[in-house]
Amino acid sequence: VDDAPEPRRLEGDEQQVWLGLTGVLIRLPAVLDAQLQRDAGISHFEYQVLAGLSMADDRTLRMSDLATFAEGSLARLSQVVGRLEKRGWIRRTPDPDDGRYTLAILTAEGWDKVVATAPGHVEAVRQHVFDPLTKAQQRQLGDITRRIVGAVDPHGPCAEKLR
Amino acid sequence: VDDAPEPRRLEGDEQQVWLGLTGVLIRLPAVLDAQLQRDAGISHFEYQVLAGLSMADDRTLRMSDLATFAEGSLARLSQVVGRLEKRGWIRRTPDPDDGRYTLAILTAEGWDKVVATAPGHVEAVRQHVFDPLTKAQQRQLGDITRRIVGAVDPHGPCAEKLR
DNA sequence: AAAGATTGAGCGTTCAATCTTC
DNA sequence: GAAGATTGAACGCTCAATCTTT
Repeated sequence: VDDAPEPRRLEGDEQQVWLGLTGVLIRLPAVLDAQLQRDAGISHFEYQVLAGLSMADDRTLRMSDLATFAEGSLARLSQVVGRLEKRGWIRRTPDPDDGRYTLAILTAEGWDKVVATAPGHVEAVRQHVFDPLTKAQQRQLGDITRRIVGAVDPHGPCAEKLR
Repeated sequence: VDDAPEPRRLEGDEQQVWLGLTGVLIRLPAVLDAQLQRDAGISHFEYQVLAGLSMADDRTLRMSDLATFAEGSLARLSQVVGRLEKRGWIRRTPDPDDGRYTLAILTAEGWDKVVATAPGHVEAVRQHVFDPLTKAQQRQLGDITRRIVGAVDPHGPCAEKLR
């Protein structure tokens, strides 16, 4: 009807790659969240919070460090930890060394929850990510994600974690 | 699905790959959403809805087909299209051939919005996804994402209806 | 009865404002 | 004043129930 120019689009082969990537971006988090929700009654973000504490010294982290690890905002973490605290898996206490910080500490029940939940989650990750790929593709995926993360967030803490 | 007799652990190099992938899963959608919100005042999902209509015959799609294309639930689409309709970019009308369907139609203003928004979005995708990769890696990424999507969703786009 | 679509309630995330401690 | 953390309101998504058309 009107003579407006066509919107600029990706090239044909790029379009295919982009379609596949958006598929992963949407479906993979959905399926992992579904597995955790069904088998453990927690979200993927909640799992990352519990798992992060389970790997820390004394099973303890400052809220801000935990937020960085779980890749979420401090406000979000504060609300989520509030819920996990009600469920008895985490407790909070001010840092004795510096009262501005809040320490999040994994309880014994929280530790048990992680131990019970981790195998199923690891299995889901393997099933949906690693099993369908060849060894070479797994290596390629590591390279590719490292580059993309580098381009998205050149100075962020994740680039450091990936070396 | 049955219980795995022995839970497998992620190997060291797999852990690195998984860390990189989770980084992409969280950061890439965030940066693309931020670009669209800042430059065009719409979310990535809203963009996909408008872009999907802009590529369709007569700039028209049934709601259910549009939901499949944009990889979202019908309920979500219905709410989003309601908002886009208020903004004047889409109008809805019952399908004359079958009254159960609702046709979503891109208005002239909606077309203009896509034309104005697409270049910046395509540029962001290039910058964060394609530019940091070699040609070979772009091809590899296409293969890899195709396999992962296949493992996540073996039965096509109707798997969303599962639970 | 079945399929497409919409609606409202419930819930989690985001954002800005606030509070505390240094 | 600055940084860490929390809170409440606004907004969007999810889920189940409902409505319409076939």
